[in-house]
Amino acid sequence: MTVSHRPQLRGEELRENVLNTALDLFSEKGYFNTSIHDIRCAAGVSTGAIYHHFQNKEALAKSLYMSLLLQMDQAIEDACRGKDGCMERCRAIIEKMFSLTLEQPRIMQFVLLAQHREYLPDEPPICSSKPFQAMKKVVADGITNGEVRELEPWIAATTMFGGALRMMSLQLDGVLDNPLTDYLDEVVECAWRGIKA
Amino acid sequence: MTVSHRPQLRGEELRENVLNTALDLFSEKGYFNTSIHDIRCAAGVSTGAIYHHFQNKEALAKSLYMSLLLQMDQAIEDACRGKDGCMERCRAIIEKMFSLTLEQPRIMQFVLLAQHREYLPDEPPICSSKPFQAMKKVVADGITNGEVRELEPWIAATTMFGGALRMMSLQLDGVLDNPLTDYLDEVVECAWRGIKA
DNA sequence: GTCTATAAATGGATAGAC
DNA sequence: GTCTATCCATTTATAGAC
Repeated sequence: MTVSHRPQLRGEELRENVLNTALDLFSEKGYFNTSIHDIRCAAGVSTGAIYHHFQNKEALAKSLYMSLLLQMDQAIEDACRGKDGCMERCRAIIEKMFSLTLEQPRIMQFVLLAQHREYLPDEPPICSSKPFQAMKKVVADGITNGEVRELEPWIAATTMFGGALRMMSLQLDGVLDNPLTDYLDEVVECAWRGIKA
Repeated sequence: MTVSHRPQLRGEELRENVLNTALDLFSEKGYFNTSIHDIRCAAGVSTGAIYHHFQNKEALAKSLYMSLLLQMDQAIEDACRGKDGCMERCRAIIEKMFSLTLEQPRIMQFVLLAQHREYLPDEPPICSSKPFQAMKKVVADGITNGEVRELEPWIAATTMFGGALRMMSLQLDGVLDNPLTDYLDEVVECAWRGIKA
């Protein structure tokens, strides 16, 4: 889909093409079921070109992971911009994540569900990554200003976002009857009831 | 830990030993980072013995996965036995899963967090496995008898258990200050507020 | 900067002795 | 039923031409 016919890209464009192709294959088959050879073929480039842009397979995956975490972090920041109050922000974050799950399922599959520590052993767990910390902070601020009950911060965050994250998994596993966004209002309402003051 | 010194087991005992060792290694390093050779060495048995009991590496993993799903399913059934009402049952399930996470982290790591479809391509997603269906049913029954609001069934289930499952991930990732069971009451209280009638 | 060809190693699986 | 030895395919990564 992203890669249709390949007009023999070079340089930075080739690099981006490799990353896009790797995301396709990693999210579809997993990191370990995807060989450099697979990426080579699907991207229409040579082995040498890949190894010119990335030190090795792990570095390629790390580069991809970092760039997607950054994208998610920015998406969250954008979603919160202009929103006032904890509930409004939480709702905006979940809405954004739901629509991303529908529009860019490969990204969410790769970022949320993959077990990165298996192939990026030096990376911290996903829960301490920037986007997840940002979500936690939104809820913690809600506690500070009295919108949210005085809960243990982790509990408050997992109550607010745990259900939504599982709904995203269900969507990616294809078990939901309707598109994820149809469930937005009810998901947010349920989660908010759990933590509101 | 499970495998300390090996009194040269045979037959069914050897088979169990291989499964236990595989669970250790799979949950610690992941399926793809664990070779048959690794299992061979750690279990103190020969390659031939492994291939006598299991058709191949995938069949070994599948056997392990099935047995652990069954264990979890029985644990949930046990937890619910004698409990009356949706809330009591949900609480018992979460309590059981929390204590299992502390006592048998390798099991929960392997069952909950691993991406089985990467190496068991024919298995259905975890959300349609028996233990997860059982959790969903407990909540659905709560809707039927009026304890729980009239919510979309998936939303009700993910609201009730989504936060708890994420807390389990946090425990397994080692980011919590206190043992998981310390958070039980508050986690259940928050989730229940989200769905109660 | 990109290519082809190939080196080097790993790992799943089998054969055949005991 | 278990063992050792080994085969063979796959895959990561490099060398060197263009």
